[in-house]
Amino acid sequence: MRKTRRACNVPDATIHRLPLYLEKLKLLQAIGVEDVSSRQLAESLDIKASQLRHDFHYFGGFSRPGRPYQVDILVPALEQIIGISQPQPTVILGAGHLGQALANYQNLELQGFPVVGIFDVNPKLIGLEIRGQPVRDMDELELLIRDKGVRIAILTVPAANAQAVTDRLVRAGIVGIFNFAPTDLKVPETVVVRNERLAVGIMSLSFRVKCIIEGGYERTDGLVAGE
Amino acid sequence: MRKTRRACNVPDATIHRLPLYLEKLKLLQAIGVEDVSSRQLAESLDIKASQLRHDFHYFGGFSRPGRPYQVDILVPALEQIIGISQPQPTVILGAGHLGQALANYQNLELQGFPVVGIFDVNPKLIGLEIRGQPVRDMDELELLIRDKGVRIAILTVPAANAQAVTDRLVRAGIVGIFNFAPTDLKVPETVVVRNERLAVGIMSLSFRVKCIIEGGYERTDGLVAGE
DNA sequence: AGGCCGCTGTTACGGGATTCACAACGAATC
DNA sequence: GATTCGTTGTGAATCCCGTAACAGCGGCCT
Repeated sequence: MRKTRRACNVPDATIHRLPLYLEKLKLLQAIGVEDVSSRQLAESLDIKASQLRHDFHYFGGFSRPGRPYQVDILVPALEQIIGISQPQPTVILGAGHLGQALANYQNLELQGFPVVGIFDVNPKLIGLEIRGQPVRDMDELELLIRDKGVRIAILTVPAANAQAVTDRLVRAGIVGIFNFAPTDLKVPETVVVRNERLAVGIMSLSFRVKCIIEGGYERTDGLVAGE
Repeated sequence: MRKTRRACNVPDATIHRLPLYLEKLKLLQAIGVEDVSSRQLAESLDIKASQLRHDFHYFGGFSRPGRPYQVDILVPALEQIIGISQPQPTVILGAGHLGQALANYQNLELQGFPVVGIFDVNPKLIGLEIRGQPVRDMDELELLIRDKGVRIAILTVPAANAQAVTDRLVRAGIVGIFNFAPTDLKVPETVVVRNERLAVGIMSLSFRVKCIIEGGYERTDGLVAGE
């Protein structure tokens, strides 16, 4: 029984789909749907049913064969896989515009990631209340991380400070860093970083836009008039 | 000479790296570096040199063989490929916390995406100044899009309104939508959507964190002590 | 001038992800 | 009860991306 070990070899592509599955399933759960077939679920997400089953297959049986998936089984199973059976407390580093926006983004808490601390170095920001929480001085960082058992940090500091803050987070025991700073972070192997770069996103969008405008729209069906 | 046509068949993975190349190259340019080899550039981005050359190969020669890449040639070439040789004006739909944060995020303008309009339906927000621009009433949407030639929109409205706003954007001639709402958008084939879902990002991070904590840390080198 | 070194462009290969195909199973219907 | 339909689990095949290898070119040093 080393399923946890095995689960870590799951490809990234599959991992990124798990939250989408969970989101849709919660929606179904909310409106009282009990059963859902792989085809139904997959079509609503614009993917192939076989891929969905393949994804689930990494983690073992969520259903007895011959019968559709049961929403009430799938939701907690996925939550357990993702690691949010219990809420995962998080801290935000950097109370600038983006940090404040994220602190206010109630969807995060709703999805199992309550923000338990917001930190900044700017004295003008310290003490400012955001959704009932004060922006804290960095002095309190280590203590709060330890007290609340925080393992995930959201980094919204300027790129110039990102590495220094990261080092401090790592020393404080943070295991996952959600990095919004436009810079690469160096961390030990025991820490995971996920970069979320807005500029990358909008630029790849721009490329596709240019393709559509310049080259006629892209066709996936191989058919186009006049050629 | 159908390079533009061909360029649209470039894999997504390559497209997502182009902004990273451009970013690093601009940094080099800023400090006066003239030449850069594929190895130098690749190493600083933690990828293989062969992959970088492979990526560039989709678009044709940026350099004469035998000599390293010239920063001053590469930067405008990439900008032209991405479609930001001239600034791409954008509009933001939804002036909530996230919309305001993005409007204040000067990096966007720096990277070639100036925000020329911020819109909301909330009368309390309309008129509010953000970085010198008022939040506008939706009435002005179509006119401004046409006047400024806007092709890219950033969507930060609540999920419930996202599709309605999208339909209106499409009718107004928007070609690319950067969607922060946690919902899928239906658009015609001539419009591109890029979903940026924070919840997905933090959940996949959470999964990796769980793996590290539960299963001992993942090893890519096949070596681990005491087993 | 000649040889050596470093660089890019390009092709070939290997591996991973997606898709397909089918076997095994349950339920409902006739 | 048999049969048909719909479902999942799973291994095979296909496709695509990442990597390696090498050919061709330019400059430099001797």
